[in-house]
Amino acid sequence: MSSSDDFDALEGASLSARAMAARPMPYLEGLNPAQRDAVEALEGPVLMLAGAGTGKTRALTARIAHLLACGLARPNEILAVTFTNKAAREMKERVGRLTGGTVEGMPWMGTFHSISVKILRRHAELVGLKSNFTILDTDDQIRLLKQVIAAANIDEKRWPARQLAGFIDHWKNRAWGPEQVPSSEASAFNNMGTELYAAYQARLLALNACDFGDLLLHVVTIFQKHPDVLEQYQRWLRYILVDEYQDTNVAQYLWLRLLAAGHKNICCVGDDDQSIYGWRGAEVGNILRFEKDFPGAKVIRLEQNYRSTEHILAAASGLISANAGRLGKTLWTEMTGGEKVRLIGHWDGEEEARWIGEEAEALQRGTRGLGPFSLDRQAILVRASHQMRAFEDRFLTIGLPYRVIGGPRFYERLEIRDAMAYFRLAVSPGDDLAFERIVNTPKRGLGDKAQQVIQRQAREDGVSLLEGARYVVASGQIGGKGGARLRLLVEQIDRWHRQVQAPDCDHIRLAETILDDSGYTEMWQNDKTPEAPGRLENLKELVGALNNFENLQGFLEHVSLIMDNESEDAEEKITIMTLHAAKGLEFPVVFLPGWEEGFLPSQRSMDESGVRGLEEERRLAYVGITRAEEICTISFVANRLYFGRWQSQLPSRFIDELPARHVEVLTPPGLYGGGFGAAAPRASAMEDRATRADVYNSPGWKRMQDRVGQRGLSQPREQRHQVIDLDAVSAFTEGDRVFHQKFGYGTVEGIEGDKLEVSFDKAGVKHVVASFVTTAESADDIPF
DNA sequence: TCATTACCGTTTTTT
DNA sequence: ACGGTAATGA
Repeated sequence: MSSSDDFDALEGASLSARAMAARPMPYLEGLNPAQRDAVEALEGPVLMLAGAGTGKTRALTARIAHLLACGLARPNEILAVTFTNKAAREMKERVGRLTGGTVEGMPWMGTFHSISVKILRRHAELVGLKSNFTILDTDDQIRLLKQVIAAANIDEKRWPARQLAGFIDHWKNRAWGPEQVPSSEASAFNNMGTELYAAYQARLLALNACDFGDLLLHVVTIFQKHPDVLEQYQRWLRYILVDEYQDTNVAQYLWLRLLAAGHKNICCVGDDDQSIYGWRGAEVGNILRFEKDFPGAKVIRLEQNYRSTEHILAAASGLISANAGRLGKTLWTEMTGGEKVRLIGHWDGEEEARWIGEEAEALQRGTRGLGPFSLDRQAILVRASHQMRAFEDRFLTIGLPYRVIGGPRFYERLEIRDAMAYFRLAVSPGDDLAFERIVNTPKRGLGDKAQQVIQRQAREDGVSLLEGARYVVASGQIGGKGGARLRLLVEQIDRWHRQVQAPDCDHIRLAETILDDSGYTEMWQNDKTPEAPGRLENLKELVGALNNFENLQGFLEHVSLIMDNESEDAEEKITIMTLHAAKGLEFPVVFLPGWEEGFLPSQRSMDESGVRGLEEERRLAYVGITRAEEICTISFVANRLYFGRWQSQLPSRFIDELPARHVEVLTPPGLYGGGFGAAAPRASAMEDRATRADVYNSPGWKRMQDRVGQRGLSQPREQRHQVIDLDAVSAFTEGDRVFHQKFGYGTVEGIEGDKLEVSFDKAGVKHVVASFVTTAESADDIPF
């Protein structure tokens, strides 16, 4: 920002703003007029419509700093809500930087869920819970639902628990308790949905447990039924800020509206064009009707984009303009020039992955006048995670380092949940779900039969499973090895429980003891699958995380909401992730593969939600393009292997919605002047003629269509000069047993340059770079 | 009780 | 194609 901009901003600002600018408020520096408006309009309802890359987080954090600096609110009187822990953490950091570190005292900055937990623990009894209730993860939830379904004598095969979980989730997102589910939903789940929902809720209360949806729902219920409690929070939380408002569901909306009803000092930040979570209950309607909900609301548009080049921005704007019913923003940028959005078609997915891999390397090297861009600054954004495999396979064979974002979160991993179940039992031995989870993990010879005996006993006596097991052991109902092992487990749990309660308990030490004594660590040590070492690593990390907590109880309370898996490692890598995961991020170089009908406007989305679905898909495409700062490359493919079937694909309709003058059509490799692999020269004559981005008529596309049916459009493979890592190659000979990080164990079948052809036990035959495998350590890996 | 085999479904994902 | 789950047999 230049100083003249600052001056302009001041000219247009209110007197009070000018007066305040005289005081040291460093956080106001460099804000544009709209941002400054958003920061300074502290009283009353404000809707901040912040387009992609317009500095919304900056405005939001500055606003908090301003609230504090003006003395309007103390740190504990500001409620700042985000959706993810990551966003909350970032906000804390940035506010801390702006204010010089008073964030410790901002207890109400967090996710909807973490703040709800805080409230709910305080008033649990109002909804029939005790304040030490447990929070179930998705896995526990499913297992509980299975029990509920079984108890109702319903065939779990025809009516799977996952599906019921889906309905219940959907209802909870709309803030419907079992009694409030409208009759129009009565047919759900074989007409049993509502009934099972009620049964499930009853079970949760009996277990003194909550699922994620309950956290919000219970708080809303408390607010609605206990005006005195609500009033207390309304008085306390005098200023409310909400990030990503377009992603709120009905329950969250009610939660906010109730809290804001008194003072109406609520500032919601969002972008209707980036609403991509409709499928999990987000209501774009919440943002669209903000002005009706809060009459006199001030609407502020942040429209200056600081992220992308003019071409990228224009392409994105052109695309999104096809959506109806937008609040409407006109993004603009001061950045002129730069690369147009690049468009390229390929024969099939393999070629697409190959081209992107080589292009990424070319950009990394900075050849041909673009870049250089380190791999850390490049990303591949896909619609669905199964698209990632093609890239992973390709990058593994050429040895291009990549990182996949997404996949199971740390605390969702098998080993973490198992370990947590052990800890939960040590803290509260009556935790039946935890008991169930680990009775036979590691294998103790306690199968279905034995577990049924324990269940029956516990139910008869009306006690927990642990007590049931204790009796079963004492009365000798389970004999032999299983019985002995069960007895040991019961004794161990007793001992751990005693140790937890000891005042001088070293909880880290205890956690290690639990994992060792139970045989859990040993179980993974003896496991020969490729994941085992990673799992042991994760367990270590889990124990390490205990350092941040006073005791096991405190740890358990927070871990399910807070644990995040951000293991940063130093190596420079290209990022592969879904479009959904990319929201809020930015990269200098972005690849957007798979822009094909039925794929990017996902067929399923359109089938299920019609035009609404299509528009959400379009927003997803918009989010994708707007992640790019400098280079944005869209690609599509003529033939795709999808669930084992070859499909011929049409380019996405979104491609034709891009404004042509901001798009450059690249030439697919192998069609023109092949021989340079990735560095396919642009056909400059064609470039000039590419005044429309109409790919159906682009020469490359036509040529490809002509070849449909002609199998094996042969590509010049691997024609670039290769640097062969002789050391890596000479370490192997045919027949060697090797281990690969991703594919596991295998046998070397052939050697070509620095590439090995390896027949993996599980993954089949793959070509991999020699430096990516290690010699399998011991002979007992060889299955003879 | 555990290991093997048949079958099914398959977008996106946070808490 | 593939991976996870459920029935089947040792």
